[in-house]
Amino acid sequence: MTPGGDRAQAAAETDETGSSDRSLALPKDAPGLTRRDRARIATSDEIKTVARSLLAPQQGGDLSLRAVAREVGMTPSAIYRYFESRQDLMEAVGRDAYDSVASALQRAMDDVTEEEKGGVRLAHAYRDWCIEHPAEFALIFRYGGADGGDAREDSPTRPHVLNFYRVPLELMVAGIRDGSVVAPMGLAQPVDIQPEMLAIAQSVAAEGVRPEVIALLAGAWASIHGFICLEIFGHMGLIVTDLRESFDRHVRFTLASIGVRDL
Amino acid sequence: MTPGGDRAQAAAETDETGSSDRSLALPKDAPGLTRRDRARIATSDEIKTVARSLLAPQQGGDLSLRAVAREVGMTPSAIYRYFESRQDLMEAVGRDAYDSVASALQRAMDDVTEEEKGGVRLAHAYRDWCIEHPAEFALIFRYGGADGGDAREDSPTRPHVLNFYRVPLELMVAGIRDGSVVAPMGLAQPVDIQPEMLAIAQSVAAEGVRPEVIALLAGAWASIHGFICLEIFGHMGLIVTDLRESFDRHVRFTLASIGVRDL
DNA sequence: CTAGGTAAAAGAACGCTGTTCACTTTGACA
DNA sequence: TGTCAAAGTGAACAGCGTTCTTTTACCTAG
Repeated sequence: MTPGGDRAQAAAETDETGSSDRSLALPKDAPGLTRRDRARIATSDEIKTVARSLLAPQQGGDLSLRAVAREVGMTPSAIYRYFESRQDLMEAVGRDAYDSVASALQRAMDDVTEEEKGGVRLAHAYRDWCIEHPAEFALIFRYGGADGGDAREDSPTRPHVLNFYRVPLELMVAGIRDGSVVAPMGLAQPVDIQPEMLAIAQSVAAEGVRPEVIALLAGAWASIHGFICLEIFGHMGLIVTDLRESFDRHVRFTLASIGVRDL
Repeated sequence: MTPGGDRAQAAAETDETGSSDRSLALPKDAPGLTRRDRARIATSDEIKTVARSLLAPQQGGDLSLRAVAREVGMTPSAIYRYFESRQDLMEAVGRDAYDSVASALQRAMDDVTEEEKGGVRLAHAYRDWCIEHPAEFALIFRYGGADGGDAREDSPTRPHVLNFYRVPLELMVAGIRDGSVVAPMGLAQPVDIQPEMLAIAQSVAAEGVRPEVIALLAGAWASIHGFICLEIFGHMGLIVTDLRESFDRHVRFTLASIGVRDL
């Protein structure tokens, strides 16, 4: 039997606090699980938590399995009871990171005021997360199948990625509904959208979302994401002085160009 | 005396062909250099060439110094006569990569036809390079000071990065000159640009470039770069089906929004 | 309450890595 | 031709991911 059976735990636990408490707290509220199962999940979580705290932010989110084992207080080989390999562990941490950023975005959306409009706030929440979690950012948005951001067809990470993109899509749909988004459809010719993504759009808006809107939104997201990438790589800092201010303008400019009104 | 004195060789050798010929060709046309100096440069170049060919594209552009030594036919310790450390070697390869992409962009600009406009062509040339050089892309655009894309204040990589951004800036200046770019200045408030970048703008256009234009261009570049990043990470493929077509539209949309006319 | 079975963990080992250091070879120049 | 620095070797060290064998701990059944 292969290890790593902890993959089924779906998206979006609160996260963000976990690193303070590592007391191996067994979850008391687990109905169908034996004592041993709960211990296993607790250990697995602890390994992931330690691993996340040990991600080398300046090494592209790299991770030493032996260092994790030392910190947890196990021998390196014991880790293999919980994860098939170092890469498997990194992917697990990557999935948690996707859930972490997704819930950060969701939290930002849960309390939007009237003054600060949704799109701008979402973009800033995204940037804040990226800056505050440089190692996880590197892990998730690094090129290569060996990393934590793997979104290939059969990858267990894939649903976490898709779930992450659900948040901006929901916002866009809401904006179209209440009329605060008027997409400039003159420019958008028909586009082919992946069925998997269309399904998510369907689940977000029962009436569905027009493919051109999804493409437009993807472009805007790319624009915002690109700024953050260049900022974190240090390139944007070569050009402008006030990064936060420049980002804010970039976001407003981008959103306005896809038809988001009133900032 | 520290090794690695090969840093002074500035930007933009042709590249792109080098990997085929590794015959340790001593450059005959080197006036002030002794035979030994030329041999050293040739060896250093060979090491870099081999290193580039051995960059692990699926490991975030990682590199094994011992593997390089094996391939070159030296002992690992001999490499240290030429590069202070593995990281130093990676940074040297990173500088070459910046020069490689810069010259690829420059080449694309050297033969622009009337049908295919400059900005669109530049963007596609950039995307093509990124897709064709995944390992170098990962090396250069990866987060973290330990990598090849280091652009910090004192880094020797910095001028190569700045030189790279000179190409799109020159195109923008030319576009403004001949009237094919009419930046929507209503949206662009005054922005603070880094003096280093302003100096480059000055060298490109004697009359200088208005800060808002640089900021606008930076935003457009971020938008284009962001699409490529998301494509290479595999995220964009989760959304749209035809990546090249979608990129083309994204580029045209972005360029139009910053005031580039006629596509 | 003891015995058996199974999961968890330990510990040693293998081949790899980057790096250092003492040593030998090589090649240019006086 | 002898000298001296540069180039290159080879051994060593600590750390790495991974595998295998062995021991420990616990749950369950008789």
